[in-house]
Amino acid sequence: MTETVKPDTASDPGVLSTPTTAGRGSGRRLRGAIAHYLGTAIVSGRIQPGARLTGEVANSEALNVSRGAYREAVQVLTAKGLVASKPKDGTRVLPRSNWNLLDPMVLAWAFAGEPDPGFVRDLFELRAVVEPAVARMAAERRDKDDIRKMKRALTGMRRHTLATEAGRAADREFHDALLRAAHNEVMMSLAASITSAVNWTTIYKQRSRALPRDPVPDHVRVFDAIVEGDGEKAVKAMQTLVDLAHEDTTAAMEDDDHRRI
Amino acid sequence: MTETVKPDTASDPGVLSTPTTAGRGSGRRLRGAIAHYLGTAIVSGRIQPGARLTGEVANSEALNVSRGAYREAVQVLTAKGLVASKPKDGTRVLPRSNWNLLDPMVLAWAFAGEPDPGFVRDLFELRAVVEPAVARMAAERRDKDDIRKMKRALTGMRRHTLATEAGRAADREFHDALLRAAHNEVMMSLAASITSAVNWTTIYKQRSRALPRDPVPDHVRVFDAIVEGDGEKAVKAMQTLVDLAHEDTTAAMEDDDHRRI
DNA sequence: CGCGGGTATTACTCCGACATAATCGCAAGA
DNA sequence: TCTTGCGATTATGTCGGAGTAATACCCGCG
Repeated sequence: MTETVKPDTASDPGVLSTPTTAGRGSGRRLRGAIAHYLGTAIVSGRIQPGARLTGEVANSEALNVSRGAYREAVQVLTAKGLVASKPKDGTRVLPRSNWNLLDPMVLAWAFAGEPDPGFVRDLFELRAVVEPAVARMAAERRDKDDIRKMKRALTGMRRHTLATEAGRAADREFHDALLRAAHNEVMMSLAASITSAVNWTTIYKQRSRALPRDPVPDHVRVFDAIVEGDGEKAVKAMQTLVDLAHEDTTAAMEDDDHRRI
Repeated sequence: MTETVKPDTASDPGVLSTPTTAGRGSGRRLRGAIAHYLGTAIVSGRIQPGARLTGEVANSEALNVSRGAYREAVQVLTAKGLVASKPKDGTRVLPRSNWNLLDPMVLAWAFAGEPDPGFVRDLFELRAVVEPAVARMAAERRDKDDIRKMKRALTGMRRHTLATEAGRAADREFHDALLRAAHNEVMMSLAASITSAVNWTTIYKQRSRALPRDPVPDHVRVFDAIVEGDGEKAVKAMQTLVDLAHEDTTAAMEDDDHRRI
């Protein structure tokens, strides 16, 4: 009799079920979990550039998923420049220079494990270049609405601290409003990625210990400069803000290393 | 006789066959052609944010492709933040703020039709911020090998002009070598996107008329400053280079508008 | 008027087969 | 011996259909 039986997914959920980071909790679909699994494996260096992924059939069987779902996950990685597929040659990990490091999801994968210190340094160098420039543009182009949004985010940051999720949300809101105030779509897209990364580092800082410094005054200085329309002042204020954030993150990472040893 | 007959793809190749831009000429697979078709339709504004794509079954039938290939194409768009899919709600185009504007493929789609002047302006503002900073880093960190590569690219630019493909390749080589000299992975990833965009604008410039200005001297000034290790000088030289490129592109676009009218 | 459950619609996952394209080895020829 | 081309191999690519799961929408109930 043609009994339609589901393949025994119960036998081995495999690597796709770790509930915290991977797995498909909260709307994330199966292909998303597969992409996350492969993505972290590649970004973390567990699968090195040039290496070949095992064939679609074998790999999809190993993960207990259909070939179609597996292929869709690989398409996602391909779209982000992590891998490339050719008939007969298989699916190979591309050199790092091809990776879309600013893709929010790639950043998430990079911060899923222990982030590479060099990578964090590079990221902050980019922030140090871009964010002050954005602050200047915001100071020159902001309108009433921009200022209102930033103000509301600031009060939110004051009420809750960065230790709470609400506080971090307010922090993101502030940066987001600042970006919109610059009125440059490309900058916004770039900064959205940076914001994503900043969010990860913020979590990282909190993980090791309570943040010793109150970040609100620094944000206020940037805000004031933008309200005044003083571009130079905004640049300076933002530079110090990024520098301080960098110091805090570095300190947190060293502290984290310490307690690990 | 079980004669294996191909489904009549000959009847209607549909929109996937325009040979110049879309279509799968040169290794591009079917799903690539679909992604290109949908991507340009979205980026060009023919399908507006919030709009719903017709269902998978209907759309894949309309394009004469299987659902699997169509779905894989949609995954690519999803990975670049252009669309999002939910059961019952369908696949909807996301607001522009979610788009990954710096993704090389998205940039290609944006320049496939007539590029939006505002978008080009935003792009050059980003270049004006990032590239001088990269030039400074390159001046401070370059090694012998970096200089050698840049020198070779420069001679290539001198030999062929920007009118030839070889010349444009040399131009890309120069910028690429400069980026590597900065020794910052994230900057490289970002700049790879920018380079891609620059390439499109360069083609655009060439399309309308011969470039009136010889770009080599500007590049040489940047090169000299980097060789000397003079960061400030490199910043200044790169700023003027970007500014001139912006002027040329704007002029070309206006010229192009003129002859269209 | 608000609210909870049923329903219809849509994407999601699975399966199995066949098509296509690169690569490698072998053989024929210079 | 070296080169060239052809065919076998093996990977990804494409296809069609069937069944599952999730959710927006509507309708009836309180």
